[in-house]
Amino acid sequence: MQSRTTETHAVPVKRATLAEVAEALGVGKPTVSRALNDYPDISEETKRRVREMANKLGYVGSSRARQLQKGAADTIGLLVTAASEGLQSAYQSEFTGALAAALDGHGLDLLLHAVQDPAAEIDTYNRLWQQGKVDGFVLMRTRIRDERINFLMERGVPFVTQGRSDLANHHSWIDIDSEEAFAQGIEFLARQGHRCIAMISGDSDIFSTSLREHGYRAGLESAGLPYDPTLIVPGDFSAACGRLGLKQLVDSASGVTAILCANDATAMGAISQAHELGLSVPEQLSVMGYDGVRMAEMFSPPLTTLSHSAAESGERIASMIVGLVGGDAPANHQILLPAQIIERRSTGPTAKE
Amino acid sequence: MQSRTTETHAVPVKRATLAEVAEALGVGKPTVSRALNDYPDISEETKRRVREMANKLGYVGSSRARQLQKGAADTIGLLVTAASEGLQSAYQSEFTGALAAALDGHGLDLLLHAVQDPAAEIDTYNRLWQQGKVDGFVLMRTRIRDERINFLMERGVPFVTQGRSDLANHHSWIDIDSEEAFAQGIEFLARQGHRCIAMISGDSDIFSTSLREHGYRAGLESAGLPYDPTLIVPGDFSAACGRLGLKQLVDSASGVTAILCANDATAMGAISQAHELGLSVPEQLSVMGYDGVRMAEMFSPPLTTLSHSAAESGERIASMIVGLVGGDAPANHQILLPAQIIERRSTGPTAKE
DNA sequence: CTGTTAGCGCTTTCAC
DNA sequence: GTGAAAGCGCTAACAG
Repeated sequence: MQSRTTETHAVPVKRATLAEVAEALGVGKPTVSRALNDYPDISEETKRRVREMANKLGYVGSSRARQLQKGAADTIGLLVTAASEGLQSAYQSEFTGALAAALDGHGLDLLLHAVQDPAAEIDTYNRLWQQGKVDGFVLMRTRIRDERINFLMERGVPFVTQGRSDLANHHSWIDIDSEEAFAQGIEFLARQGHRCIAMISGDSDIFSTSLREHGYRAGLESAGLPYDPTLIVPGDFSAACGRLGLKQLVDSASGVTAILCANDATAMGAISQAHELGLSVPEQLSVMGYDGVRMAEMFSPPLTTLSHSAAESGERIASMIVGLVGGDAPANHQILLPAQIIERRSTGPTAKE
Repeated sequence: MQSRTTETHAVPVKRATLAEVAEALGVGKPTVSRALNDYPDISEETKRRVREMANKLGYVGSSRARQLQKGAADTIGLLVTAASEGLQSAYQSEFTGALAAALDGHGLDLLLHAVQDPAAEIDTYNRLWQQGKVDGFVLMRTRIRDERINFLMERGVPFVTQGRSDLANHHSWIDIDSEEAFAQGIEFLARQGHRCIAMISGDSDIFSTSLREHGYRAGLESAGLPYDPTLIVPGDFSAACGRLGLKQLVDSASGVTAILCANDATAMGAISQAHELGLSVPEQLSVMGYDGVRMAEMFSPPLTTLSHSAAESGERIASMIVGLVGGDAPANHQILLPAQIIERRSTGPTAKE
């Protein structure tokens, strides 16, 4: 710890105001306002002069005043949970970055809030909205009977979810067709000769979890493989549950030769545990992930995964929320995107024993 | 892609205003305002009644109006670069989450902005500040001759950096003593018998990079090992550079048996490449990281790393920025935190050949 | 202790 | 095409 004193404390520079620009030009405030906002009823000549002066004075309009008048904050809120662990998963953080970038393209800023106490979650949505700090929300990881969705829908707050929900017909969402993806993942594994394929699943309260499990089952069926519910081990999208899940699967001596995980983090955890138990991947065990986070490529071995683009999701969501805030009907913005399998080296035919 | 029409379009609920609460109570607006803000010159009885009514009407003050009047946004800005790749590293995203959580504890929100075009970076700081959307900034990854710092200091904008800078005496910062940490890392490796230890470094324009390199050198010295500058291979904190760096080191047949990487991502990349080249870690090669991201524990093998707490950094920075916005002198807020080595399984004595 | 009067900086009628 | 007046919802002065 260090501490010193200095006099280099710069003097805050006063911000130029609209009135000052108007004064300097000898015109009225409305003229400046409309010129800067490019209204059609201002002469080109005037616009030019105004812009010049604004520039010269380093004028940047106060969004506070503008917000108060216009009623818009030009900001979208994103709440993440389990704050103490940072932005939960790698995918979430990639998505967050992509979303921020995409929103910027629409002139919107992103307000990121870490929810500490789950009980205060709804309150926070309420506060942010009531305070007028945000014009709408993006929700991640939709849950089964997600109270956030009910709450926001009830008050007509614009929002789009990343992931469908029970009420999917009535709100805007974007989602990856994980059901289809998981089915394809299983078929892929089956084509490599695997006959006993397990799944380490996600939190049971997350909406997409059941979709992924359905996909798993559908894949098994279309590959002509039997479905054994005990081969679905519960998890929570963490690497830790991948470790646990794998151990459990191995201990139960179920004869599993391949595992499809709910996401990449879980897959990495599973692989790490496999190594620890002396199982080599993919020679003795194939492991496949989901999401296609960047780290997956660098893992040992590089992870085969069902990939989808965080950047595209971010872009799409940004456009959707812009539309919603602009008054579009929520149900007109619903998009299902495909995932695609990226084969790397964590999967392969099982070595003959 | 799907699209439907529905009539479940809820009617936006009008927000209650201060005036309405005052009216309902038959008192003046200032009374309500002061009661809600817990001013001492309002009777307890009145406060109680006001709070009750505010609650009943679901009143939440408009932060827009408040901001305009008070001149504060109760929001701190954080700009991240290379947006398209999401929040750059795992550490950055952990830190961001921790910061958001900590700020919340002080009643501040976090505005996250993804900088797309590096040339527009300063403009964005300027805009956010001038617009009054934020009361201050947190800067990550300070650079050598960091123009952001000059810019913000010149106009007296409150900010704290995560990482020191050339101007460290004159602004607020928090930093990890990475120099010391790297020195200890080297000594640790030396104690395990390594005589030829390389380093895969970070971007040369990042301020802490040279600190880490100094630490590397200092560690070598105190371990009585020769310093060979060619054993420092340049990188950029990515996993990709870890792969490249490792390959280069191996190709050069320099006899390296251990590598200290600028961060965990680079270490993971290096290990992944090592496996690809058929080198086993740690039997044939030890690799150590820096940061102690959560993923490090799940890697194969689990990563030995110089760890520090993103949560603590977040907490500290939040307190610091609160102080600064409150008028504290920047130089009174400078904190150097230690890192500590966490031994896992990516390091060990080199196997005899 | 509480109410009245102003005004933060902008945008929006509505005259000219 | 442009300017004057009003007001978004709040809080800081000042009276009372």
